[in-house]
Amino acid sequence: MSAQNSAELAKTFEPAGLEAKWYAHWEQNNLFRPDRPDAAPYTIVNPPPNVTGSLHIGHALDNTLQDVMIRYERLRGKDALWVVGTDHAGIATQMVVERQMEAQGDKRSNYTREAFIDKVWEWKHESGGTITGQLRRLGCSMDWSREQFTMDPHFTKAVVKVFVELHKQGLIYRDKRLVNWDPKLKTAISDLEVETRETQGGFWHFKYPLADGIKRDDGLDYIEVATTRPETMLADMCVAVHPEDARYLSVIGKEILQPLTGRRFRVVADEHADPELGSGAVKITPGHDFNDFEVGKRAGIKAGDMLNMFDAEAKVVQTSDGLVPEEYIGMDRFDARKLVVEQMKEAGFLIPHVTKDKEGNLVEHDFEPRTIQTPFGDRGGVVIEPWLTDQWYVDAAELAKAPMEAVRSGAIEIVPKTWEKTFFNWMENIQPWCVSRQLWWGHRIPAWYAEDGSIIVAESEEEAHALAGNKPLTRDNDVLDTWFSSALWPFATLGWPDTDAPLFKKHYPNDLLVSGFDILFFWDARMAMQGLHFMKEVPWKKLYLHGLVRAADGAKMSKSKGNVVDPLLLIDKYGADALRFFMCAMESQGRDVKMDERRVEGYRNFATKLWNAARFCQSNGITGSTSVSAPAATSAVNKWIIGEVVETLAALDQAMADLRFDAAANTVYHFVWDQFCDWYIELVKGNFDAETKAVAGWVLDQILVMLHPFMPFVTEELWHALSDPTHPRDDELIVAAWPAPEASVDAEAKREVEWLIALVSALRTAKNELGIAPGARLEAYLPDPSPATRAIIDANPAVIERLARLTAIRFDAAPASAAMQIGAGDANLIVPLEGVIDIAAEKARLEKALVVSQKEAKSLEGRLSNASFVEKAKPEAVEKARADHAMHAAEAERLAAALKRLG
RNA sequence: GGGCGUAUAGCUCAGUGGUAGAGCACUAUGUUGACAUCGUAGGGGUCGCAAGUUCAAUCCUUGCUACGCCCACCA
Repeated sequence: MSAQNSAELAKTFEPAGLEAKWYAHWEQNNLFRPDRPDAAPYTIVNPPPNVTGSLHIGHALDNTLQDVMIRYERLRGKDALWVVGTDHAGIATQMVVERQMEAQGDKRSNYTREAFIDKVWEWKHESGGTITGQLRRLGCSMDWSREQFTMDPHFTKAVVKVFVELHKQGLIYRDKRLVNWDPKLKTAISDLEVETRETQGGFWHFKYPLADGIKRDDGLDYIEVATTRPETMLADMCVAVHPEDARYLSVIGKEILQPLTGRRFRVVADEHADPELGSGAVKITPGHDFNDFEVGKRAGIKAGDMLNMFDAEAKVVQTSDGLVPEEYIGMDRFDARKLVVEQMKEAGFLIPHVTKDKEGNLVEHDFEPRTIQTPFGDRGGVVIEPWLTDQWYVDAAELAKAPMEAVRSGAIEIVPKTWEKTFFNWMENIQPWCVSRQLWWGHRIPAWYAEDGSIIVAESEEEAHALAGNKPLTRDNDVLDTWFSSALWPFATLGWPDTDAPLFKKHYPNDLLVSGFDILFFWDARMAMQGLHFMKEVPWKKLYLHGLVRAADGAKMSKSKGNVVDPLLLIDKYGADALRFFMCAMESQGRDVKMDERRVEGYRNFATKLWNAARFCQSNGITGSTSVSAPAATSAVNKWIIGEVVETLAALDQAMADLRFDAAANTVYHFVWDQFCDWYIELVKGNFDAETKAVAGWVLDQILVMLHPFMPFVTEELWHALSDPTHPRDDELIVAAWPAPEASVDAEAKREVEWLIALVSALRTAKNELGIAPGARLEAYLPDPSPATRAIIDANPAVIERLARLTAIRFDAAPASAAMQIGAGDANLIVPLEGVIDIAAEKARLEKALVVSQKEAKSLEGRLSNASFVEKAKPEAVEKARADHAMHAAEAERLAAALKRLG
């Protein structure tokens, strides 16, 4: 793995070719995880993308941040491990394969379970994992040699073990209760997979007649009930009224004779019924509504006795009491709703909703229009049906205790901290987690049923048989929620349950987890639960949550809106480095990233700028340094730039420690462009002595290392291009050493260079404002300079001549003639311009500056003359005000004197 | 109903208890031993509104307005 070449750099930076070249080189030479057995570990596990997935812009953000951290820590010498792999994504993958079958006129039911699963594996091997290639294009330096899949045999082993252990501990149990049922996918889903959306619906009012001629106190022979779901009437089991509602006291316990079904059921008292709402009476369908389920249980109805009127596809089936009219059987739930309303209306039990039209006439409607919060399945996209089934549940409330404590104690640090409240709020109110799914693709639940109904949970079929005493057993048909397995990612990928696995011993707990806040509950919280429960240690020390990448207009990107931005197209256009830098620069904590292609373009330009600076250095015989510590420097410019590296490095390290990706990126950006390119190179141009070459080469190297985590490709290319053929680099940049300048800021050199910069800038501004050609060579006078200023001038003739474009600075009195006045530090240079400038223009310029200085001075004077400011303000603040005042006052005086000279 | 976030230059965003910065866009310009994917100079903001705390508030507190997100059983 020798350095590739040090050929002359091309005129323009072309990302595409070198990205492919360097990625392959890194991967082939195992540079993503070099052998560092004695180094301290640094570990991040990548959120496993769905095996069916492709790289979207959110992945680009998430993975860039992780790669920046991994590359940074690798450069700092750590044994940096970035675990990568894909998720089997139960529902998503099964859907993909089924859709593919449909396209070929085939379907899942044509296969046995085993044959279908084989088909899915076949699909996975052929088409799965597109995204892993795309992550490579982004430059992600994961440990591909240990690529994982959540259905790898060792991973499955971990999943089974966790299930069995939790069951033994009573933390997983089977229960019959209402579950969120997706009638399209025909599976249960968890609360988190339900998305509540607003839909336009209706609110229907019906009369429920009292049976046997019973009448209420007010003489009415019916109770009014209202519902948004009339079809559930077919499985109603009672009507609830508030126990203290005077209107209904006399009918509590009496029977209703329900129309349509002829079912008889009681009026029950339950505090769930709110007397303020509608009629105060509510129909109860315990088998198809979460609230009603609870009311039903309180009314003494057992879960097993609750009437069910739907099959798995939410088509109407006969209830156990046989009272659903024949015409409903097999009907879709929404058609059933229409028919119920129609029949109730015909029978005179519909209470119309009355409104007034424009003329004030009363108009009758079947229902009152309403906006309804409707639950949808996030995968299937259809309305969820609460359905009474047997499912496996995890006691999430118990498992949530340790993670909450870990966050409270700081064992897990959530960054940014604002998410803690959300985390606690969810964890404190957590519900049992339904983990069984009625799918084929996934981890099959390790539970077996005997004919007598007993349940055996075991790690294998043999063990189950042994436990059952050789009774005939049938295995549970269901698989586990995908998130159940991905919750084990931080340790199952490292070899657990083999607790002696070296990787596991060294890399658990992980150091950092980076994830979008959208999966905080789905994944992060569950990793914390399983990690703490089984390892007794946090899965990661820090949890960094970032936002969403939004479209340019701030809208959420979605396929249906057609506003998705493909990160791969951005990479094609601007290069991976530019996209990565954009993601970092825009990633300030606690805010979404808005897509701004112009900005990506700007960072591509930045890469070009660096490229050209390196090319210029190269053409002047500058080569890479072989030393991490700064070379010895005698000239002020060289001392200054070394000091700037020291300061930049400190700011960068701080930003990285704080996980401030934006600050980190901007720090390097401004150093490269504003300091190194704009000033250092300009200052040393034409004077490439041995010291300057050494310093420039060293600074350029530090730039490449500091920038490498953000822009790995262009920096690696330049690193090699600048390699000295006689002293080749020891290593690729990806495994180079993080800067350790062992130098400090030289205050005197800094003052000197800043004076020169101020002089050059002031001259440029003045020339520009007076319309003098920028290239004009002028002579300046500086009578009685301070010794320090004079020393600077004497030491930098080349800069004065070339950058300031002054033929000379004379220290005697200026001739009495038209001149412009240039301020730099404490010095006021007089540049005679007989016949060149318009004196009025120069006067106007000086007057403008004078007004500014006077205004500043006056404002500060006002503050300083305020007794309470001088008494109460911090001494530093007073001191600074005094210094600023002196400076502005002197400036004003200087300008006034200059004006006076002009007459 | 509860929780959170955001409101700063035309746009996208940083930032600080001592009256503001970047990138892009805009205007003028093109002398420079790399770079027009560039250089140089410049214009542009009562830091959402109101009150309070303070010697001092864009920054702290409270209220309000607007937008966004998450959670929640109103039949």
